[in-house]
Amino acid sequence: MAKITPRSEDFSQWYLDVLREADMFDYGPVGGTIIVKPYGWTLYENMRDALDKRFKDTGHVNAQFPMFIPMSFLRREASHVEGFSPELAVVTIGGGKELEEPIIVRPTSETIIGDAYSRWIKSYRDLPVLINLWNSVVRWEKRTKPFLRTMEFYWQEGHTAHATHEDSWAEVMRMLDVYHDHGMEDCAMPSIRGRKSKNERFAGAINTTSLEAMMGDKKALQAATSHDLGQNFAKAFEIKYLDRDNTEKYCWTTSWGLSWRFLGALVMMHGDDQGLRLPPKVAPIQVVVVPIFKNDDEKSKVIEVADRIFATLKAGGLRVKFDDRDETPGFKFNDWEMRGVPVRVEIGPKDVANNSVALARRDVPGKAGKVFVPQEGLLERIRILMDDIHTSLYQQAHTFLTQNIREVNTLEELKEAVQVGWALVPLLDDPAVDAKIKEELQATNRNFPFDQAEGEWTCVVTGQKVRERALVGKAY
RNA sequence: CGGGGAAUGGCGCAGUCUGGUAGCGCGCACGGUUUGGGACCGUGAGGCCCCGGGUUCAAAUCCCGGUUCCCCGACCA
Repeated sequence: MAKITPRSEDFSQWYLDVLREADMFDYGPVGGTIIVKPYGWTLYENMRDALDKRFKDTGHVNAQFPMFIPMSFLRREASHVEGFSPELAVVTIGGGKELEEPIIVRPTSETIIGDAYSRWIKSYRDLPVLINLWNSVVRWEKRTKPFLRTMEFYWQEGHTAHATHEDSWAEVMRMLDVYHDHGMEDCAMPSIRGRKSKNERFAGAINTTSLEAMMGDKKALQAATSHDLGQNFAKAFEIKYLDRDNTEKYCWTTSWGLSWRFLGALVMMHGDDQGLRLPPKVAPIQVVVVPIFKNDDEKSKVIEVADRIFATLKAGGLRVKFDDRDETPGFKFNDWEMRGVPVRVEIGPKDVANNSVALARRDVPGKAGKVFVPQEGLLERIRILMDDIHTSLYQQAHTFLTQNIREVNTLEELKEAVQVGWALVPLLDDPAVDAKIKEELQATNRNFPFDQAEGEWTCVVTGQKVRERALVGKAY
C-alpha cells in the first residue's frame, strides 16, 4: 500500500489513487477498460441491493434483455426492419480469436422496450407496465474515468407505460424521489431534485428531471435522471391501448436510470485526505477488529479476547473483518481508514486488563474519533454508532452543499459564484441562454430545483421575467 | 477530430542535450530488531530501456519510419 495523494492537493489524482489503493479497481489491458476488484464490486452490490429493494416496494418487476446479438439472428429476425443493414453492425472478436459469428451491440433500450410494449399492451387493464432492468450498456466514449465515464457501465433502467400523462408524470417524480431517498438513506448523499433545461433534455423526452450532487471539489455530478417521454416513444413504436370508451389511445411512457456513477459520487462526496469514508449501510466491511500485541505472551491473551469480540459482532449480523495480518498497528489503522471502514475496534494488552476496547469512528478525522469503551454491550453500541456515522456523513455533506450555493441576481455575481461553488440564479429556459452560460463561464445549467422559493425574478442573460431560478455550476 | 506531453524492473521516475554496456524511491523475497498511528537495519530477486530500420568500434542516448498511452477542448449515467 502506498500513500495516496491528499484530496485537498489534487482531487482528480486523489480519486484515482483511492480507487486503486483501496483495492476497488484496476486498469484493464486494453485502453479505456477497467476491472472492478472485489472490494469495489461488493460496494457496488450493496448499493445495488439497497436500491433494488426499493423497486420491490414500488411494484416494479425486473427483466432482462441481451446486450449483444449474434449476426445471424439479426439477419433473420430484423431484415424487415426499415433502415437495417448488416454493414452497420459492429463486428468484434472474442477470446483472442475471431468469433465464428460476428456479434452486434443492440440498440438503445427504449427501442427494444418500445417494440415489446407495443406487442404486450392491448388494453387499459394492462396498464401500468412497470419494468426495471439491471444490465450493462456500451457507449462510445473518447475519454474515460473509472465509474464516472466508462465504455461499458452497469446501471438499472426503468421503463414504464401509463394510460394518462398525469399517471406517467407521477411516476417520473415518484422514481426521482426513490433515487433521492436511496441517496439520503442508504448512501448518506444529499442531492438536489430538479427539472433539466430544454437544452439538457434526454433526446425524445418532453421533460427530464435529475438529481444533482456536489462533489468534494464543489463540481456537480448528475447522479440520476428520470424522464417524461410523453407520447413520443409510444407514437414511434405504436404503443397503444384500447380504453374504457372503446377508443384506441397512445400510452404515456417514462424511463429513469441510475448507474454505478453513483458509486463514484459516493467516493468523491465523502472521501477525505485519508481516503474513503463509506456510509455504514453500504460499506463492504462495517467493522474491522485490530488486535495489538508486542510478544507471543500478549498475543495469545489479546487474540483470545479479540476473537471472542469478533465472533459476537459477526453473530450480531455486522459485516466484520478480523485483521490478523503481520503488520504494525499503525499500518492497519491507516489502511482501513483509507478503505473507508466506518468503525474500527482495537484490542490490546491494556484493553484485556481493563475489559475495554478502543472504538474509532471514521467520520471523525484522526485520533479525535477514538474512545475507550467497555467490552460489555459493544454490539449494541456499534449499532447506534453506525446510525450516528450515517447521520454525521449526511450532515457534513449537506452542510457542504448548502454552504457552497450562492443566490445571485446578476451575470457578474454569477461569474464570481461559479468560481467558488454553485449559484442559484434567475435564468430563462432557453438553449441560447444555456449556451451563453457555458461559453462565458465554463459552467452549465444543472437544473431548475423543485424545492425553491416562489417569486418573480429577472433573467441575468436576457432580462426577461422568470418564475424560477436555475442551479449553475461546473460539472463532471 | 484540433492543441500539448510521454513510452526505461510490479508502480513512480532519473539517465538522452554531450553515445561508452542501466540507476534511484516505493513495492516484492529472506533474516533480525520492532509493534497503542503509515517502523528500521542487512541481504537478495526482478530490465529485448515501445517496435522496426539506419549511422557507429560502440545506441536507452543520434537519424528515419511506425505503434501505444496520457493531459486540455465538442457528447454523456
